[in-house]
Amino acid sequence: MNKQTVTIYDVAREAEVSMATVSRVVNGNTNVKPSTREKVMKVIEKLDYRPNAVARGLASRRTTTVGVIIPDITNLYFSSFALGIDDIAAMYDYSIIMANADQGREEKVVTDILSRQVDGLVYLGHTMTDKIRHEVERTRTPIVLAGMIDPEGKMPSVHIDYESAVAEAVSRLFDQGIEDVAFISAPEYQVDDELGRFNGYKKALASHNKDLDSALCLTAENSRYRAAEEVGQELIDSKAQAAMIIGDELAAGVSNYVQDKGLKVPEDISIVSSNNSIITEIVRPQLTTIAPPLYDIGAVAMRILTKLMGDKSVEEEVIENKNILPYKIIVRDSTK
Amino acid sequence: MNKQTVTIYDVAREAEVSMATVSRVVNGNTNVKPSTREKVMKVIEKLDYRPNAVARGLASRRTTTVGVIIPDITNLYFSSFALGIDDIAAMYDYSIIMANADQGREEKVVTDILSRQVDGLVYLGHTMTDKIRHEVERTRTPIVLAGMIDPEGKMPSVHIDYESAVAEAVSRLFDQGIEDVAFISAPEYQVDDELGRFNGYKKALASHNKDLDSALCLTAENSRYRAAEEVGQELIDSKAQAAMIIGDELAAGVSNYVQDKGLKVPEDISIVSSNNSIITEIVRPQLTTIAPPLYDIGAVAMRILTKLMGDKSVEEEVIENKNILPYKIIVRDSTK
DNA sequence: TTGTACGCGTTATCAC
DNA sequence: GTGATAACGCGTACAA
Repeated sequence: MNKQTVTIYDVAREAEVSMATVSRVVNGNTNVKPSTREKVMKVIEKLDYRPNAVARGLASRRTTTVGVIIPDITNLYFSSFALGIDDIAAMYDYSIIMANADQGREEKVVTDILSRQVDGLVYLGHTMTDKIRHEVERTRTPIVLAGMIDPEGKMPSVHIDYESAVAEAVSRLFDQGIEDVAFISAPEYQVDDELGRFNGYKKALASHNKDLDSALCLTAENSRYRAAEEVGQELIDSKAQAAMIIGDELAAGVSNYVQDKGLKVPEDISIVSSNNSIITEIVRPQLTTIAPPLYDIGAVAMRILTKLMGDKSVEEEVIENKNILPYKIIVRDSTK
Repeated sequence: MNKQTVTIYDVAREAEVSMATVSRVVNGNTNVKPSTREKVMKVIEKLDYRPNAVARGLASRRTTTVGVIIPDITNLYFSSFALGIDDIAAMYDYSIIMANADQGREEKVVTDILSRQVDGLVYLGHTMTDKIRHEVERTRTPIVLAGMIDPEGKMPSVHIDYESAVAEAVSRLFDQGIEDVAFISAPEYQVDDELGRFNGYKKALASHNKDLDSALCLTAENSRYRAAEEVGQELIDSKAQAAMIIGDELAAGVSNYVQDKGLKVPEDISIVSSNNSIITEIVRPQLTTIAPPLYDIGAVAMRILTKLMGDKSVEEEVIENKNILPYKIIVRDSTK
């Protein structure tokens, strides 16, 4: 297991300087005479020396590593966030420890990642439990939520106003004369989150003087394509002539299902999706959808995190607690 | 920036034992009297002590962290690998440092990740440059390639026999009486990789006494959905009545494009895709496709890596250099 | 501009 | 079973 062999000390000896000087050279400290800097650089080259980031992390108490908690990498919704996070992180020379936090493993995952002394955390989960909150606060690790908002309003977050987005999309259906619009999603989206999707649905109902009809709130097992069958049938059996569906895979699945059953989209049933991933363009008819700037949400979250982690140059900057990015609604062929 | 405050030393003092004993307790060493173990545990609980993984990594020279190099997180092909890797890694309590290595940044990314003293590496790239090879060998870090094979045969790898898979899929088209089958892919798949897709195409041609026609080898800019337009038109303009397409997004794009242009799939053009991601089921007609066990490839790669990293329990086990997993071919409606 | 010496929090090697 | 004590490789006052 002898991996790294050449240390800063070896370089110092070979270059006939102290390790402090080598350290200065490596870290770009200006207080080094150009000639010695060059001498050290040559030895570094010759010995093929690479700084040990672990030792560096221990000594400096900064690991230049951020943790990313993600519920499902294979879900385009989340991986688009991740790409934005990764790009900005790379730009600032941070590495990313990424952990897939499926089905309630979030707490273990967070604890573990914190023990690795990450400088910051981007959290893409659905729920923020008290335990997680406590862990994060205990270690005083900066955290930014992406794609959700802290119910307690303490943690900074980046999100879009899904409430307005859904309200707008659903209202548009009502305004077309559609009487009954179903709301279809996995269980985790059928709650009263701040700026949440379900709230938007209820808001649209209210503004059109309609009551919430639980028969029109359809719950899919999860947000994946295959979960659409059961809920698709429920949609057909309902009186709805349109559906607001959370999750592109689910929406595509429902659209395909109802068409396989002989219905026409949008003539018989209009469908609106929520994330504008490439799936909404692949499926036919192409889906009208809310278009959140997923990549940007990730990128902005990471950018805020770098500030929180104290790139001292920006210490004076004001950091908003809730960063709400603009969304669009893209009308395609799945609605009239 | 004072994050972690309570150390192993604090626990030792409070429990009136030495830090060595605390370390033993934390690491489950059996050589400790049950009563003192209990005493220490209580203090750990009381002080809410968490081991510092960075210090541990420095002292033990093991970080229980593996690096994953991935060309594009938002590509379902790769993220499916990643999920398999992550699941097995979690099982063995390894954390994952994941780096998106787009457009030739692989070398920087690998160098950086190695400086973080990862215990192993899973490499999902397309190309293994000499520089990367050198970096990895210099640090003696175990590595496993997933979804590719080391051209030099030195590094262990997990893959499927895409050559046979493509050959089988294309031969099937020929056997149906189709005269001309196009091969469509991004540039990186139009090379002579071992067990490579392009080789499979040529193999099928050869076994049916056909010559390679460069007019039938169509190159898309990349593997994404939107890259399909141009190449889709080229397909229409060619004499091909079928296409073997590498990448599900690209295949879906081509399928949609030719249909938008008035052609019928499979009546006018048959289409075969390569990865069996959910996209092949979303698009209509559903795509006939090669079905590689993506998740399993990632999982097996990670499992092999754990052995290479020396879980001593398996030190005697023989490790294959090339691990070829079985594939399937799933026939759907995009072929006759 | 450069060097000395201590500290970061843990593991590991000895003794006892 | 337990406890000193020396690494691990580097950053960083503080001195010079």
